[in-house]
Amino acid sequence: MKMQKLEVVVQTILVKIVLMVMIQNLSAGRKIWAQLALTQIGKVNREPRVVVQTVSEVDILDDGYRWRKYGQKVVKGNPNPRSYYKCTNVGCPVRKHVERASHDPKAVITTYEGKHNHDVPASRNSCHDTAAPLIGAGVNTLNGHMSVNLNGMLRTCDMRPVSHHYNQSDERDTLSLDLGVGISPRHNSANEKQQAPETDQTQNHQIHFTMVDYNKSVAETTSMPICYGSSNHNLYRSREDKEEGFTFNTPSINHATNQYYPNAGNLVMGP
DNA sequence: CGGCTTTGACCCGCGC
DNA sequence: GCGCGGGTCAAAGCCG
Repeated sequence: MKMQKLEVVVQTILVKIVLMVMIQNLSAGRKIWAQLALTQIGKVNREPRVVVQTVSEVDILDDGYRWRKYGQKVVKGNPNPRSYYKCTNVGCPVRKHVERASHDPKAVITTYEGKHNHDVPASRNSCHDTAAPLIGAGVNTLNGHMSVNLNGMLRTCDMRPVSHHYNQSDERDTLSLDLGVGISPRHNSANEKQQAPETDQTQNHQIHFTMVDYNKSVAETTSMPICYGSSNHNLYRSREDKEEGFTFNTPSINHATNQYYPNAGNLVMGP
């Protein structure tokens, strides 16, 4: 148990380091792949889109907001269906679609469109709620700057044009990117039924951030070690370091039954 | 019974 | 104008 705790602490520290590096890179004008693809270029009235690619065993990645699926479609060039979701908050225009990359079944591509006009639902952002997103996630447009908000660590930097598409648009357009890892209460409660194995189990899991330096045409991939366990019948490790805010525990694979917990490896970034 | 997913139909933009 | 493909709608069904 002590070894596991130590491992958890070490991994948490590693996560912090990785996130700090990410912020540094953002400050340097680099672009997260969380590809800030402004696909609305040429279509003046379309909302900006943010494309986030994550590596996850599951399709449904939670960003703290509630989504309702309204469609699913197989798109050309990808055998994996694309799912369409709307934010369930009344009047909120945000939509997203989620698909698995054809070239990599573990790569989940989430495209956000629009901007939330409300906060994360209260039940999801409470520190006492184990289902709360551990780091707020969001992408917003804000005064020509990119800001990265990681549980209180806020850093704002100038947003350089990051692509040819972006160059064509108004460069004063701004993006802010909140990176986050979320855990869905719905899935959590569902998971409790297919409870985790009885034995304590701590495993490593990787979240990949691929960062693209458009100046150098170089892509960098950051692997983010996370751990999760099921000790004490609790799928989430208690947030001993909640003041510091970085835990990436999520329920995940039940190797005993080869069953995936639906929210395993959650990494979500959203508007 | 309410909320959600599924899924076929429909709409619309775009390229030829 | 037509066909294709992506996106959305809405009825039906499922589930807690």
